[in-house]
Amino acid sequence: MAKKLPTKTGAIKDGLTCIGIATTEGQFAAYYSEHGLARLDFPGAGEISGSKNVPAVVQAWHAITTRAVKDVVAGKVPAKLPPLDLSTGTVFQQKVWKVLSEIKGGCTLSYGEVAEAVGKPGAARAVGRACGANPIPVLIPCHRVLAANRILGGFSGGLEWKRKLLSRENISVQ
DNA sequence: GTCAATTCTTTGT
DNA sequence: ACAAAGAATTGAC
Repeated sequence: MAKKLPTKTGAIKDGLTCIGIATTEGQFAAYYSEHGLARLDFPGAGEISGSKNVPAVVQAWHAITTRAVKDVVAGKVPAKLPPLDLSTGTVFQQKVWKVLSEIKGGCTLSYGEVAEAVGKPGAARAVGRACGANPIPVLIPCHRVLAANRILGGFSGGLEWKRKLLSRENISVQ
């Protein structure tokens, strides 16, 4: 439903710089704000508008982002990540995202584990919602979060991606 | 296999 | 502002 932009505090402002990232799997879309990488979309999610005036800072971030995305697509763990602008989410979501970003390569967590990590055991469902609201998939390894019995849950960019990325890391799921 | 419980976000009145 | 329904789950019968 194409409504309108929310009236939340610190919502995404106009003026995001969007740049495409070419990978072996397609072209990702990176959106940068004044604070850092604000959003990352899967190929096919949207078309890249012309990015003419790109600040030097954003170019530097984009270089890091490109390398990180390529690493993840190749099944590696990115050594460095650009600054992430997570001001679009609530405190709880930011907490969840931080936990996700701490997941080590080849390791998987369950929604319940993440819930406990943020101090709210039993909030597995809420964690799932927070993951779905994750604006930066791949870089924030939300694909490494599975359900309780290592069952594949859902994924914003499509389950195909989640399964593919997990398979790249030698992680088997039902 | 099916049902109930728990927490956070979003939308409508 | 308040209230109700939904969601990428979990655990028990």
